[in-house]
Amino acid sequence: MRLSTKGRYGLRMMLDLALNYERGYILMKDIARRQEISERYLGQLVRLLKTSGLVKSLRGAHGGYALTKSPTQIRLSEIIRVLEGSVAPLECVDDLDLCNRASRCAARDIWKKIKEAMENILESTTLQDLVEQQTGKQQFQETMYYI
Amino acid sequence: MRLSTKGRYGLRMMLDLALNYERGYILMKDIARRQEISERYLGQLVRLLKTSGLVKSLRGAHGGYALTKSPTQIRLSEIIRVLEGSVAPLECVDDLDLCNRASRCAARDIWKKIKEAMENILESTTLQDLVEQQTGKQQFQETMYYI
DNA sequence: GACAATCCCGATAATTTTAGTAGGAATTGG
DNA sequence: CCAATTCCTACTAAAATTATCGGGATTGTC
Repeated sequence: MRLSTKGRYGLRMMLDLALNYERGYILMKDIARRQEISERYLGQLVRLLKTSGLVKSLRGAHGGYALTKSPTQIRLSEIIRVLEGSVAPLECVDDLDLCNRASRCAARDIWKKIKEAMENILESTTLQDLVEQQTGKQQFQETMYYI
Repeated sequence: MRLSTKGRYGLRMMLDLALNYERGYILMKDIARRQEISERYLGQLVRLLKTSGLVKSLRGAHGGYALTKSPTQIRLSEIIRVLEGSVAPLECVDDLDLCNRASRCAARDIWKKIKEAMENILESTTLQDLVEQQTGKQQFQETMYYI
């Protein structure tokens, strides 16, 4: 049940863009450095997010990437859907026709329940929620530093 | 976020054993036929479950497999733990030391929350719950059959 | 004791997915 | 024009997954 690096890195990239939302367009180079991820690979992932309309970009000198809307308006479910597709643990949860036993399979029901629980969390959390959590942590750490 | 066939097939096998709990030792051949899964491969998986104490076996003629305890006493979390290991979407959720940014990473917190939600469902569901759900469905289908 | 049925074990092969890398084209500001 | 940057497609190496295979060990039955 592991998430791939697409979802893992992609969410971190989006959080990075959210933290720098006020600064306008952000260089991929800088995101990659802060997140310690290959710039080329992140570049590939960000294009998925751009195609789906969550991110916009400017080419050429002074180019970069930015969120298309405020972090308060971006739910994690949107991000993960783009990068990972459905969070269903099994394909048959999304598509009954894939398995002819699906309609009478109690095992499937459990995976469906789990999918719904995951979706519920991702749906009810926005990038802004993560931003606040992260900045809160940092302040706490800075405080602790002086004790 | 896909489950591997280990967890998928393994849970179905355990449900099959639960449905046939009263009949004593069950042939792998029969489980494989009912579940439409390679007998050899299922044989491999059942050994994991045996080693971990959820299943017992008899060799030789009239051999087979059976649950070591009642379906009411087997939580899905036990089964999945054996077959899939942790359900954590990322390793850093289980082991802070794997990533030096973990303590100040808001993204990680979300995956942790999701892990806990999944665990909660698997922990609070027993094989018996699935048995009842499945037999209920079958009765419903049989009823519908005559309409 | 021979035999058939069954579980047991380790090796390995085939397939798919993942996680990138590479090369270069297109765009833009200065 | 040039440097910086995004954009696009193809390729590849490694890892994980999903089995398959051959043969050994055990047991009940005749």
